[in-house]
Amino acid sequence: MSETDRHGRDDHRAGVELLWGSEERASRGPKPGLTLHQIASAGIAIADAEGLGALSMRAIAERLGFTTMSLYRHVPDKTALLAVMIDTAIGESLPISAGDRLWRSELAAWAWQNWDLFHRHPWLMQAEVPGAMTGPRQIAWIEAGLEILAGTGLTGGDMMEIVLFLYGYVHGMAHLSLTWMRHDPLAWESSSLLMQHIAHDPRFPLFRANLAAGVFDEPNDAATSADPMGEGFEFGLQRALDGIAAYMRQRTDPTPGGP
Amino acid sequence: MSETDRHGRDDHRAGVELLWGSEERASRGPKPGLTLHQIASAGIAIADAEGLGALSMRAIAERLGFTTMSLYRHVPDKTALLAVMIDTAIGESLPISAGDRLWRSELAAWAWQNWDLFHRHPWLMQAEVPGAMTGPRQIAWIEAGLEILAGTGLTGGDMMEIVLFLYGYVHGMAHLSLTWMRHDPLAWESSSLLMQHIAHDPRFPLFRANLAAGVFDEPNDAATSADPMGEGFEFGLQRALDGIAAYMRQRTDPTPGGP
DNA sequence: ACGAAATAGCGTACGTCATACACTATTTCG
DNA sequence: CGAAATAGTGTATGACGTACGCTATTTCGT
Repeated sequence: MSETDRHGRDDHRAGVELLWGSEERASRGPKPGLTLHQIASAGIAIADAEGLGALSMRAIAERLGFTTMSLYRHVPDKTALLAVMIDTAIGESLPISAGDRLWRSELAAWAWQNWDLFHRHPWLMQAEVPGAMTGPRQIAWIEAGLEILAGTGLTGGDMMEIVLFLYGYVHGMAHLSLTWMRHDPLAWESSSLLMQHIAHDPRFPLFRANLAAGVFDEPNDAATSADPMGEGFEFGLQRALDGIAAYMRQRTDPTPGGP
Repeated sequence: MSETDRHGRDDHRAGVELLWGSEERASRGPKPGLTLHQIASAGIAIADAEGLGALSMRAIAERLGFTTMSLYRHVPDKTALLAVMIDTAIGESLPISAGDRLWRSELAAWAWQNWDLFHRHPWLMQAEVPGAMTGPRQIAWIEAGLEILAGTGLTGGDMMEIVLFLYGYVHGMAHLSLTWMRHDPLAWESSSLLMQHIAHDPRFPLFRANLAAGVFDEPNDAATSADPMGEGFEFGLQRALDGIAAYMRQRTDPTPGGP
Protein backbone atom coordinates (compact mmCIF):
# COMPACT_ATOMS: atom_id res chain seq x y z
CA MET A 1 0.00 0.00 0.00
CA SER A 2 2.78 2.43 0.83
CA GLU A 3 4.35 1.57 -2.50
CA THR A 4 1.14 2.51 -4.25
CA ASP A 5 0.96 5.74 -2.29
CA ARG A 6 4.47 6.67 -3.19
CA HIS A 7 3.71 6.02 -6.78
CA GLY A 8 0.54 8.04 -6.72
CA ARG A 9 2.43 10.95 -5.30
CA ASP A 10 5.18 10.77 -7.87
CA ASP A 11 2.64 10.73 -10.65
CA HIS A 12 0.90 13.73 -9.14
CA ARG A 13 4.12 15.67 -8.97
CA ALA A 14 4.97 14.65 -12.50
CA GLY A 15 1.52 15.73 -13.63
CA VAL A 16 1.94 19.19 -12.16
CA GLU A 17 5.34 19.54 -13.79
CA LEU A 18 3.89 18.45 -17.10
CA LEU A 19 1.39 21.30 -16.89
CA TRP A 20 3.68 23.97 -15.55
CA GLY A 21 7.20 22.96 -16.44
CA SER A 22 9.02 24.00 -19.55
CA GLU A 23 8.99 21.58 -22.46
CA GLU A 24 12.70 21.24 -23.11
CA ARG A 25 13.94 18.68 -25.55
CA ALA A 26 16.26 16.18 -23.92
CA SER A 27 19.81 16.59 -25.14
CA ARG A 28 20.66 12.95 -25.73
CA GLY A 29 18.60 10.19 -27.29
CA PRO A 30 16.59 9.87 -30.49
CA LYS A 31 14.42 12.74 -31.65
CA PRO A 32 10.87 12.33 -30.47
CA GLY A 33 8.43 11.55 -33.25
CA LEU A 34 5.57 12.36 -30.98
CA THR A 35 4.83 15.44 -28.93
CA LEU A 36 2.74 15.99 -25.84
CA HIS A 37 0.62 18.42 -27.80
CA GLN A 38 -0.15 15.84 -30.48
CA ILE A 39 -1.18 13.35 -27.83
CA ALA A 40 -3.40 15.82 -26.04
CA SER A 41 -4.99 16.95 -29.30
CA ALA A 42 -5.70 13.40 -30.37
CA GLY A 43 -7.24 12.76 -26.97
CA ILE A 44 -9.41 15.85 -27.29
CA ALA A 45 -10.55 14.81 -30.75
CA ILE A 46 -11.58 11.40 -29.48
CA ALA A 47 -13.31 12.72 -26.38
CA ASP A 48 -15.16 15.34 -28.43
CA ALA A 49 -16.35 12.83 -30.99
CA GLU A 50 -17.04 9.74 -28.93
CA GLY A 51 -17.06 10.81 -25.31
CA LEU A 52 -14.76 10.19 -22.40
CA GLY A 53 -15.74 6.54 -22.32
CA ALA A 54 -14.05 6.01 -25.66
CA LEU A 55 -10.87 7.74 -24.56
CA SER A 56 -8.33 5.00 -23.99
CA MET A 57 -4.59 5.09 -24.26
CA ARG A 58 -4.91 2.48 -26.99
CA ALA A 59 -7.35 4.62 -28.96
CA ILE A 60 -5.10 7.67 -28.78
CA ALA A 61 -2.04 5.71 -29.85
CA GLU A 62 -3.87 4.08 -32.72
CA ARG A 63 -5.09 7.42 -34.00
CA LEU A 64 -1.52 8.68 -34.01
CA GLY A 65 -0.05 5.55 -35.54
CA PHE A 66 2.10 4.66 -32.53
CA THR A 67 1.96 1.93 -29.97
CA THR A 68 0.12 2.34 -26.72
CA MET A 69 3.21 2.34 -24.58
CA SER A 70 4.93 5.04 -26.59
CA LEU A 71 2.58 7.53 -24.97
CA TYR A 72 4.11 6.85 -21.60
CA ARG A 73 7.35 8.43 -22.73
CA HIS A 74 5.50 11.75 -22.73
CA VAL A 75 2.97 11.36 -19.96
CA PRO A 76 3.23 9.74 -16.53
CA ASP A 77 -0.30 8.37 -16.52
CA LYS A 78 -3.76 8.86 -17.89
CA THR A 79 -4.83 11.32 -15.21
CA ALA A 80 -1.98 13.65 -16.04
CA LEU A 81 -2.82 13.35 -19.72
CA LEU A 82 -6.39 14.31 -18.92
CA ALA A 83 -5.13 17.33 -17.05
CA VAL A 84 -3.12 18.38 -20.09
CA MET A 85 -6.12 17.78 -22.33
CA ILE A 86 -8.24 19.97 -20.11
CA ASP A 87 -5.74 22.78 -20.09
CA THR A 88 -5.24 22.49 -23.84
CA ALA A 89 -8.98 22.62 -24.52
CA ILE A 90 -9.36 25.63 -22.26
CA GLY A 91 -6.45 27.31 -24.00
CA GLU A 92 -8.13 26.99 -27.38
CA SER A 93 -10.37 29.88 -26.43
CA LEU A 94 -9.02 32.21 -23.82
CA PRO A 95 -11.43 34.80 -22.51
CA ILE A 96 -12.14 37.69 -24.82
CA SER A 97 -13.21 41.02 -23.46
CA ALA A 98 -16.65 42.27 -24.37
CA GLY A 99 -15.06 45.54 -25.44
CA ASP A 100 -16.65 48.00 -23.12
CA ARG A 101 -15.26 48.52 -19.67
CA LEU A 102 -18.45 47.73 -17.79
CA TRP A 103 -17.85 44.94 -15.35
CA ARG A 104 -21.35 43.62 -15.80
CA SER A 105 -21.26 42.99 -19.51
CA GLU A 106 -17.66 41.85 -19.30
CA LEU A 107 -18.52 39.31 -16.65
CA ALA A 108 -21.53 38.17 -18.64
CA ALA A 109 -19.35 37.63 -21.71
CA TRP A 110 -16.83 35.81 -19.55
CA ALA A 111 -19.53 33.51 -18.21
CA TRP A 112 -21.00 32.82 -21.63
CA GLN A 113 -17.63 31.98 -23.09
CA ASN A 114 -17.12 29.52 -20.29
CA TRP A 115 -20.54 28.05 -20.88
CA ASP A 116 -19.80 27.66 -24.55
CA LEU A 117 -16.48 26.00 -23.77
CA PHE A 118 -18.18 23.37 -21.67
CA HIS A 119 -20.64 22.69 -24.44
CA ARG A 120 -17.93 22.51 -27.06
CA HIS A 121 -16.09 19.93 -24.96
CA PRO A 122 -18.68 18.19 -22.83
CA TRP A 123 -16.14 15.78 -21.39
CA LEU A 124 -14.51 18.69 -19.53
CA MET A 125 -17.21 18.32 -16.91
CA GLN A 126 -16.77 14.62 -16.47
CA ALA A 127 -12.99 14.52 -16.43
CA GLU A 128 -12.13 14.06 -12.80
CA VAL A 129 -8.70 15.40 -12.13
CA PRO A 130 -7.37 16.51 -8.76
CA GLY A 131 -7.45 20.24 -8.18
CA ALA A 132 -3.71 20.31 -7.72
CA MET A 133 -3.41 19.47 -11.42
CA THR A 134 -4.96 22.73 -12.48
CA GLY A 135 -3.14 24.13 -15.47
CA PRO A 136 -2.00 27.64 -16.30
CA ARG A 137 -4.78 28.33 -18.78
CA GLN A 138 -7.43 27.65 -16.19
CA ILE A 139 -5.70 30.04 -13.86
CA ALA A 140 -5.57 32.51 -16.73
CA TRP A 141 -9.34 32.28 -16.89
CA ILE A 142 -9.69 33.15 -13.23
CA GLU A 143 -7.14 35.92 -13.69
CA ALA A 144 -9.26 37.36 -16.49
CA GLY A 145 -12.25 37.41 -14.16
CA LEU A 146 -10.23 39.24 -11.53
CA GLU A 147 -9.08 41.75 -14.11
CA ILE A 148 -12.65 42.59 -15.01
CA LEU A 149 -13.35 43.44 -11.39
CA ALA A 150 -10.10 45.29 -10.90
CA GLY A 151 -11.57 48.73 -11.42
CA THR A 152 -14.54 48.40 -9.11
CA GLY A 153 -12.90 49.29 -5.84
CA LEU A 154 -13.51 45.92 -4.22
CA THR A 155 -10.90 44.23 -2.09
CA GLY A 156 -8.88 41.40 -3.56
CA GLY A 157 -10.69 38.90 -1.39
CA ASP A 158 -14.08 40.13 -2.55
CA MET A 159 -13.02 39.95 -6.16
CA MET A 160 -11.83 36.39 -5.77
CA GLU A 161 -15.01 35.32 -4.03
CA ILE A 162 -17.15 36.89 -6.71
CA VAL A 163 -15.23 35.22 -9.49
CA LEU A 164 -15.47 31.86 -7.76
CA PHE A 165 -19.16 32.42 -7.17
CA LEU A 166 -19.77 33.05 -10.82
CA TYR A 167 -17.50 30.25 -11.92
CA GLY A 168 -19.31 27.89 -9.60
CA TYR A 169 -22.64 28.88 -11.05
CA VAL A 170 -21.50 28.46 -14.64
CA HIS A 171 -19.96 25.12 -13.88
CA GLY A 172 -22.97 23.78 -12.05
CA MET A 173 -25.46 24.96 -14.62
CA ALA A 174 -23.36 23.57 -17.45
CA HIS A 175 -23.30 20.29 -15.63
CA LEU A 176 -27.07 20.27 -15.39
CA SER A 177 -27.36 21.19 -19.03
CA LEU A 178 -24.97 18.52 -20.21
CA THR A 179 -26.35 15.82 -17.99
CA TRP A 180 -29.86 16.46 -19.19
CA MET A 181 -29.53 17.45 -22.75
CA ARG A 182 -27.66 14.70 -24.45
CA HIS A 183 -29.80 14.85 -27.49
CA ASP A 184 -28.79 11.46 -28.76
CA PRO A 185 -31.84 9.35 -29.57
CA LEU A 186 -30.61 6.76 -27.12
CA ALA A 187 -31.24 8.88 -24.03
CA TRP A 188 -34.37 10.25 -25.60
CA GLU A 189 -36.64 7.34 -24.98
CA SER A 190 -35.66 6.80 -21.36
CA SER A 191 -35.95 10.52 -20.79
CA SER A 192 -39.56 10.57 -21.88
CA LEU A 193 -40.08 7.48 -19.76
CA LEU A 194 -38.85 9.46 -16.78
CA MET A 195 -41.16 12.36 -17.61
CA GLN A 196 -44.07 9.96 -17.73
CA HIS A 197 -43.21 8.69 -14.28
CA ILE A 198 -42.98 12.16 -12.85
CA ALA A 199 -46.17 13.20 -14.55
CA HIS A 200 -48.08 10.44 -12.78
CA ASP A 201 -46.45 10.79 -9.39
CA PRO A 202 -48.66 12.56 -6.84
CA ARG A 203 -45.67 13.42 -4.66
CA PHE A 204 -44.54 16.21 -6.96
CA PRO A 205 -47.51 18.48 -7.63
CA LEU A 206 -45.50 21.64 -8.32
CA PHE A 207 -42.99 19.93 -10.53
CA ARG A 208 -45.81 18.26 -12.42
CA ALA A 209 -47.59 21.54 -12.91
CA ASN A 210 -44.48 22.99 -14.49
CA LEU A 211 -44.04 19.96 -16.67
CA ALA A 212 -47.59 20.40 -17.89
CA ALA A 213 -47.01 24.10 -18.45
CA GLY A 214 -44.07 23.25 -20.67
CA VAL A 215 -41.39 24.89 -18.56
CA PHE A 216 -39.18 22.07 -19.62
CA ASP A 217 -39.50 22.00 -23.34
CA GLU A 218 -40.97 18.77 -24.49
CA PRO A 219 -38.00 16.55 -25.30
CA ASN A 220 -38.72 16.64 -29.01
CA ASP A 221 -38.41 20.41 -29.01
CA ALA A 222 -35.27 20.34 -26.87
CA ALA A 223 -33.63 17.86 -29.16
CA THR A 224 -33.79 20.27 -32.06
CA SER A 225 -31.93 23.02 -30.25
CA ALA A 226 -28.17 22.97 -29.83
CA ASP A 227 -28.28 24.78 -26.48
CA PRO A 228 -31.64 24.03 -24.95
CA MET A 229 -30.77 25.32 -21.51
CA GLY A 230 -29.27 28.56 -22.71
CA GLU A 231 -32.29 30.54 -21.61
CA GLY A 232 -32.18 29.08 -18.12
CA PHE A 233 -28.50 29.88 -17.98
CA GLU A 234 -29.07 33.48 -18.96
CA PHE A 235 -31.78 33.83 -16.35
CA GLY A 236 -29.54 32.61 -13.56
CA LEU A 237 -26.65 34.65 -14.87
CA GLN A 238 -28.68 37.85 -14.60
CA ARG A 239 -29.70 36.92 -11.04
CA ALA A 240 -26.08 36.29 -10.15
CA LEU A 241 -24.98 39.59 -11.65
CA ASP A 242 -27.79 41.37 -9.80
CA GLY A 243 -26.53 39.84 -6.60
CA ILE A 244 -23.00 40.96 -7.35
CA ALA A 245 -24.21 44.46 -8.20
CA ALA A 246 -26.08 44.66 -4.90
CA TYR A 247 -22.96 43.65 -3.05
CA MET A 248 -20.86 46.24 -4.83
CA ARG A 249 -23.37 48.94 -3.96
CA GLN A 250 -23.34 47.84 -0.35
CA ARG A 251 -19.54 47.91 -0.20
CA THR A 252 -18.93 51.18 -2.01
CA ASP A 253 -21.81 53.24 -0.54
CA PRO A 254 -21.28 53.06 3.19
CA THR A 255 -24.90 53.94 3.91
CA PRO A 256 -25.43 54.91 7.54
CA GLY A 257 -28.52 52.71 7.83
CA GLY A 258 -27.01 50.25 10.31
CA PRO A 259 -28.84 48.17 12.88
CA MET B 1 -22.54 -1.16 -33.08
CA SER B 2 -26.31 -1.31 -33.47
CA GLU B 3 -26.30 -4.24 -31.10
CA THR B 4 -24.50 -2.18 -28.51
CA ASP B 5 -26.94 0.65 -29.02
CA ARG B 6 -29.92 -1.56 -28.55
CA HIS B 7 -28.39 -2.91 -25.43
CA GLY B 8 -27.58 0.51 -24.08
CA ARG B 9 -31.15 1.56 -24.57
CA ASP B 10 -32.55 -1.47 -22.83
CA ASP B 11 -30.27 -0.87 -19.89
CA HIS B 12 -31.34 2.75 -19.76
CA ARG B 13 -34.98 1.80 -19.68
CA ALA B 14 -34.29 -0.82 -17.05
CA GLY B 15 -32.41 1.75 -15.01
CA VAL B 16 -35.31 4.15 -15.02
CA GLU B 17 -37.69 1.40 -14.01
CA LEU B 18 -35.35 0.39 -11.21
CA LEU B 19 -35.58 3.90 -9.81
CA TRP B 20 -39.25 4.52 -10.34
CA GLY B 21 -40.93 1.15 -10.57
CA SER B 22 -42.41 -0.72 -7.67
CA GLU B 23 -40.24 -3.32 -6.01
CA GLU B 24 -42.54 -6.32 -6.18
CA ARG B 25 -41.26 -9.72 -5.23
CA ALA B 26 -41.49 -12.17 -8.09
CA SER B 27 -44.08 -14.79 -7.44
CA ARG B 28 -42.11 -17.83 -8.53
CA GLY B 29 -38.51 -18.76 -7.92
CA PRO B 30 -36.30 -18.88 -4.83
CA LYS B 31 -36.51 -16.14 -2.24
CA PRO B 32 -33.92 -13.50 -2.85
CA GLY B 33 -31.19 -13.43 -0.25
CA LEU B 34 -30.08 -10.05 -1.47
CA THR B 35 -32.01 -6.85 -1.96
CA LEU B 36 -31.40 -3.84 -4.14
CA HIS B 37 -31.22 -1.71 -1.05
CA GLN B 38 -28.47 -3.84 0.46
CA ILE B 39 -26.48 -3.60 -2.74
CA ALA B 40 -26.88 0.15 -2.97
CA SER B 41 -25.99 0.59 0.69
CA ALA B 42 -22.87 -1.53 0.35
CA GLY B 43 -21.91 0.51 -2.69
CA ILE B 44 -22.42 3.74 -0.78
CA ALA B 45 -20.32 2.47 2.11
CA ILE B 46 -17.46 1.59 -0.22
CA ALA B 47 -17.66 4.84 -2.17
CA ASP B 48 -17.79 6.87 1.03
CA ALA B 49 -14.82 5.10 2.54
CA GLU B 50 -12.55 4.53 -0.42
CA GLY B 51 -13.88 6.66 -3.25
CA LEU B 52 -15.55 5.88 -6.53
CA GLY B 53 -12.37 4.34 -7.86
CA ALA B 54 -12.67 1.51 -5.38
CA LEU B 55 -16.30 0.86 -6.23
CA SER B 56 -16.31 -2.30 -8.29
CA MET B 57 -18.99 -4.91 -8.66
CA ARG B 58 -16.55 -7.38 -7.14
CA ALA B 59 -15.95 -5.18 -4.12
CA ILE B 60 -19.66 -4.80 -3.47
CA ALA B 61 -20.32 -8.50 -3.85
CA GLU B 62 -17.44 -9.42 -1.58
CA ARG B 63 -18.63 -7.07 1.11
CA LEU B 64 -22.03 -8.74 1.00
CA GLY B 65 -20.69 -12.28 0.84
CA PHE B 66 -22.09 -13.06 -2.60
CA THR B 67 -20.56 -13.61 -5.98
CA THR B 68 -20.06 -10.77 -8.40
CA MET B 69 -22.63 -12.00 -10.86
CA SER B 70 -25.35 -12.32 -8.27
CA LEU B 71 -25.65 -8.54 -8.31
CA TYR B 72 -26.83 -8.63 -11.88
CA ARG B 73 -30.03 -10.33 -10.78
CA HIS B 74 -30.97 -7.05 -9.12
CA VAL B 75 -29.38 -4.45 -11.34
CA PRO B 76 -29.04 -4.21 -15.13
CA ASP B 77 -25.58 -2.66 -15.06
CA LYS B 78 -23.24 -0.55 -13.03
CA THR B 79 -24.60 2.76 -14.26
CA ALA B 80 -28.08 1.90 -13.07
CA LEU B 81 -26.66 0.80 -9.74
CA LEU B 82 -24.91 4.15 -9.46
CA ALA B 83 -28.19 5.88 -10.14
CA VAL B 84 -29.82 3.92 -7.34
CA MET B 85 -26.91 4.68 -5.04
CA ILE B 86 -27.28 8.37 -5.79
CA ASP B 87 -30.98 8.38 -5.12
CA THR B 88 -30.51 6.36 -1.95
CA ALA B 89 -27.82 8.71 -0.64
CA ILE B 90 -29.99 11.72 -1.41
CA GLY B 91 -32.91 10.06 0.33
CA GLU B 92 -30.93 9.65 3.53
CA SER B 93 -31.48 13.32 4.23
CA LEU B 94 -34.45 14.87 2.57
CA PRO B 95 -34.75 18.62 2.85
CA ILE B 96 -35.83 19.95 6.21
CA SER B 97 -37.59 23.26 6.51
CA ALA B 98 -35.84 26.01 8.42
CA GLY B 99 -39.02 26.50 10.42
CA ASP B 100 -39.95 30.02 9.56
CA ARG B 101 -41.88 30.72 6.42
CA LEU B 102 -39.42 33.20 4.97
CA TRP B 103 -38.35 32.08 1.55
CA ARG B 104 -34.88 33.47 2.02
CA SER B 105 -33.89 31.55 5.09
CA GLU B 106 -35.70 28.47 3.83
CA LEU B 107 -33.79 28.55 0.56
CA ALA B 108 -30.54 29.13 2.42
CA ALA B 109 -31.20 26.09 4.60
CA TRP B 110 -32.11 24.11 1.50
CA ALA B 111 -28.85 25.08 -0.18
CA TRP B 112 -26.75 24.29 2.87
CA GLN B 113 -28.31 20.89 3.28
CA ASN B 114 -27.49 20.16 -0.31
CA TRP B 115 -23.94 21.37 0.22
CA ASP B 116 -23.58 19.13 3.25
CA LEU B 117 -24.93 16.20 1.32
CA PHE B 118 -22.27 16.58 -1.33
CA HIS B 119 -19.59 16.73 1.31
CA ARG B 120 -20.94 13.72 3.13
CA HIS B 121 -20.84 11.71 -0.09
CA PRO B 122 -18.17 13.29 -2.27
CA TRP B 123 -18.59 10.64 -4.97
CA LEU B 124 -22.04 12.06 -5.76
CA MET B 125 -20.31 14.73 -7.78
CA GLN B 126 -18.15 12.34 -9.75
CA ALA B 127 -20.79 9.74 -10.46
CA GLU B 128 -21.70 10.34 -14.05
CA VAL B 129 -25.17 9.10 -14.72
CA PRO B 130 -27.45 10.24 -17.53
CA GLY B 131 -30.04 12.79 -16.53
CA ALA B 132 -32.82 10.46 -17.58
CA MET B 133 -31.83 8.27 -14.65
CA THR B 134 -32.79 10.89 -12.12
CA GLY B 135 -34.50 9.31 -9.17
CA PRO B 136 -37.60 10.32 -7.22
CA ARG B 137 -35.67 11.63 -4.25
CA GLN B 138 -33.75 14.07 -6.38
CA ILE B 139 -37.03 15.28 -7.83
CA ALA B 140 -38.31 15.55 -4.27
CA TRP B 141 -35.47 17.92 -3.58
CA ILE B 142 -36.44 20.16 -6.47
CA GLU B 143 -40.05 19.92 -5.38
CA ALA B 144 -39.06 21.13 -1.91
CA GLY B 145 -37.37 24.12 -3.49
CA LEU B 146 -40.49 24.93 -5.47
CA GLU B 147 -42.60 24.63 -2.34
CA ILE B 148 -40.48 27.22 -0.58
CA LEU B 149 -41.19 29.67 -3.38
CA ALA B 150 -44.85 28.77 -3.64
CA GLY B 151 -46.09 31.70 -1.54
CA THR B 152 -44.12 34.41 -3.25
CA GLY B 153 -46.44 35.15 -6.12
CA LEU B 154 -43.99 34.15 -8.82
CA THR B 155 -45.06 32.21 -11.86
CA GLY B 156 -44.32 28.52 -12.01
CA GLY B 157 -41.69 29.10 -14.65
CA ASP B 158 -39.90 31.68 -12.55
CA MET B 159 -39.94 29.40 -9.55
CA MET B 160 -38.40 26.59 -11.53
CA GLU B 161 -35.71 28.78 -12.99
CA ILE B 162 -34.80 30.13 -9.58
CA VAL B 163 -34.54 26.69 -8.07
CA LEU B 164 -32.38 25.49 -10.93
CA PHE B 165 -30.24 28.60 -10.62
CA LEU B 166 -29.61 27.93 -6.97
CA TYR B 167 -29.13 24.23 -7.50
CA GLY B 168 -26.63 24.95 -10.22
CA TYR B 169 -24.69 27.23 -7.95
CA VAL B 170 -24.61 24.76 -5.08
CA HIS B 171 -23.53 21.98 -7.37
CA GLY B 172 -20.79 23.95 -9.04
CA MET B 173 -19.40 25.33 -5.82
CA ALA B 174 -19.46 21.91 -4.18
CA HIS B 175 -17.55 20.59 -7.15
CA LEU B 176 -14.92 23.26 -6.73
CA SER B 177 -14.72 22.56 -3.04
CA LEU B 178 -14.39 18.82 -3.45
CA THR B 179 -11.94 19.01 -6.30
CA TRP B 180 -9.68 21.29 -4.34
CA MET B 181 -10.01 20.24 -0.81
CA ARG B 182 -9.16 16.61 -0.74
CA HIS B 183 -7.24 16.91 2.44
CA ASP B 184 -5.38 13.68 2.03
CA PRO B 185 -1.65 14.16 2.46
CA LEU B 186 -1.10 12.73 -1.00
CA ALA B 187 -2.66 15.66 -2.82
CA TRP B 188 -1.11 18.03 -0.35
CA GLU B 189 2.38 18.05 -1.68
CA SER B 190 1.45 18.49 -5.33
CA SER B 191 -1.00 21.19 -4.30
CA SER B 192 1.73 23.26 -2.70
CA LEU B 193 3.86 22.58 -5.74
CA LEU B 194 1.12 24.14 -7.84
CA MET B 195 0.93 27.15 -5.54
CA GLN B 196 4.64 27.62 -5.91
CA HIS B 197 4.32 27.65 -9.67
CA ILE B 198 1.52 30.18 -9.59
CA ALA B 199 3.37 32.31 -7.10
CA HIS B 200 6.31 32.63 -9.48
CA ASP B 201 4.32 33.10 -12.66
CA PRO B 202 4.25 36.71 -13.88
CA ARG B 203 1.15 36.08 -16.00
CA PHE B 204 -1.15 36.09 -13.00
CA PRO B 205 -0.48 39.23 -10.98
CA LEU B 206 -3.95 39.51 -9.44
CA PHE B 207 -4.18 35.86 -8.56
CA ARG B 208 -0.72 36.01 -7.04
CA ALA B 209 -1.61 39.03 -4.99
CA ASN B 210 -4.55 37.15 -3.50
CA LEU B 211 -2.41 34.14 -2.83
CA ALA B 212 0.02 36.34 -0.95
CA ALA B 213 -2.83 37.98 0.92
CA GLY B 214 -3.97 34.56 2.08
CA VAL B 215 -7.35 34.60 0.42
CA PHE B 216 -6.84 30.94 -0.12
CA ASP B 217 -5.99 29.63 3.29
CA GLU B 218 -2.55 28.23 3.37
CA PRO B 219 -2.96 24.53 2.69
CA ASN B 220 -1.92 23.57 6.22
CA ASP B 221 -4.79 25.64 7.60
CA ALA B 222 -7.25 24.29 5.09
CA ALA B 223 -6.31 20.73 5.89
CA THR B 224 -7.39 21.17 9.49
CA SER B 225 -10.90 22.29 8.61
CA ALA B 226 -13.56 19.85 7.53
CA ASP B 227 -15.27 22.38 5.27
CA PRO B 228 -12.62 24.82 4.16
CA MET B 229 -14.69 26.42 1.43
CA GLY B 230 -17.78 26.88 3.55
CA GLU B 231 -17.18 30.61 3.87
CA GLY B 232 -16.86 31.05 0.14
CA PHE B 233 -20.03 29.07 -0.32
CA GLU B 234 -21.93 31.26 2.12
CA PHE B 235 -20.69 34.37 0.37
CA GLY B 236 -21.92 33.23 -3.02
CA LEU B 237 -25.14 31.97 -1.52
CA GLN B 238 -25.93 35.42 -0.14
CA ARG B 239 -25.17 37.00 -3.53
CA ALA B 240 -27.46 34.48 -5.21
CA LEU B 241 -30.25 35.15 -2.72
CA ASP B 242 -29.79 38.89 -3.19
CA GLY B 243 -30.18 38.39 -6.90
CA ILE B 244 -33.34 36.37 -6.38
CA ALA B 245 -34.70 38.98 -4.01
CA ALA B 246 -34.08 41.70 -6.58
CA TYR B 247 -35.93 39.68 -9.18
CA MET B 248 -38.88 39.14 -6.90
CA ARG B 249 -39.10 42.84 -6.17
CA GLN B 250 -38.99 43.58 -9.86
CA ARG B 251 -41.77 41.09 -10.60
CA THR B 252 -44.12 41.90 -7.75
CA ASP B 253 -43.75 45.71 -7.70
CA PRO B 254 -44.70 46.77 -11.19
CA THR B 255 -42.86 50.04 -10.83
CA PRO B 256 -43.87 52.50 -13.52
CA GLY B 257 -40.22 53.32 -14.27
CA GLY B 258 -40.21 51.68 -17.67
CA PRO B 259 -38.08 52.60 -20.67
C1' DA C 1 36.47 9.93 -33.88
C1' DC C 2 34.49 6.85 -30.43
C1' DG C 3 32.52 4.65 -26.61
C1' DA C 4 29.34 5.77 -22.78
C1' DA C 5 25.03 7.61 -21.54
C1' DA C 6 20.56 8.80 -22.23
C1' DT C 7 16.25 8.49 -24.56
C1' DA C 8 12.13 7.04 -28.05
C1' DG C 9 9.40 3.81 -29.25
C1' DC C 10 8.09 -1.34 -29.29
C1' DG C 11 6.48 -5.96 -27.62
C1' DT C 12 4.96 -8.67 -24.17
C1' DA C 13 2.70 -9.56 -19.96
C1' DC C 14 -0.19 -8.89 -15.83
C1' DG C 15 -3.95 -7.82 -12.92
C1' DT C 16 -8.51 -5.71 -12.83
C1' DC C 17 -12.65 -4.44 -14.66
C1' DA C 18 -17.73 -5.05 -16.44
C1' DT C 19 -20.42 -8.39 -17.99
C1' DA C 20 -22.20 -12.43 -21.33
C1' DC C 21 -23.67 -17.16 -20.89
C1' DA C 22 -24.74 -21.64 -19.27
C1' DC C 23 -25.85 -24.18 -15.18
C1' DT C 24 -28.02 -25.68 -10.71
C1' DA C 25 -31.03 -25.25 -7.00
C1' DT C 26 -35.26 -23.32 -5.32
C1' DT C 27 -39.87 -21.76 -5.10
C1' DT C 28 -44.71 -21.37 -6.74
C1' DC C 29 -48.65 -21.76 -9.83
C1' DG C 30 -51.75 -24.37 -12.72
C1' DC D 1 -46.99 -32.96 -9.35
C1' DG D 2 -44.79 -31.13 -13.17
C1' DA D 3 -43.94 -26.82 -15.69
C1' DA D 4 -42.33 -22.25 -15.29
C1' DA D 5 -39.87 -18.77 -13.41
C1' DT D 6 -36.21 -17.03 -10.61
C1' DA D 7 -31.63 -16.58 -7.34
C1' DG D 8 -27.28 -17.31 -7.12
C1' DT D 9 -22.83 -19.68 -9.06
C1' DG D 10 -18.91 -20.57 -12.13
C1' DT D 11 -16.47 -19.76 -16.01
C1' DA D 12 -15.01 -17.06 -19.84
C1' DT D 13 -14.15 -12.90 -22.72
C1' DG D 14 -12.41 -8.67 -24.27
C1' DA D 15 -10.94 -4.09 -22.92
C1' DC D 16 -8.46 -1.44 -19.97
C1' DG D 17 -4.09 0.97 -17.55
C1' DT D 18 0.42 0.25 -17.15
C1' DA D 19 5.05 -2.34 -15.40
C1' DC D 20 9.18 -4.14 -17.53
C1' DG D 21 12.80 -5.25 -20.65
C1' DC D 22 14.45 -4.58 -25.31
C1' DT D 23 16.44 -2.24 -29.47
C1' DA D 24 17.64 1.55 -32.11
C1' DT D 25 19.00 6.27 -32.11
C1' DT D 26 21.13 10.45 -30.87
C1' DT D 27 24.57 13.33 -28.30
C1' DC D 28 28.18 14.25 -25.03
C1' DG D 29 32.82 13.88 -23.00
C1' DT D 30 36.88 12.44 -24.30
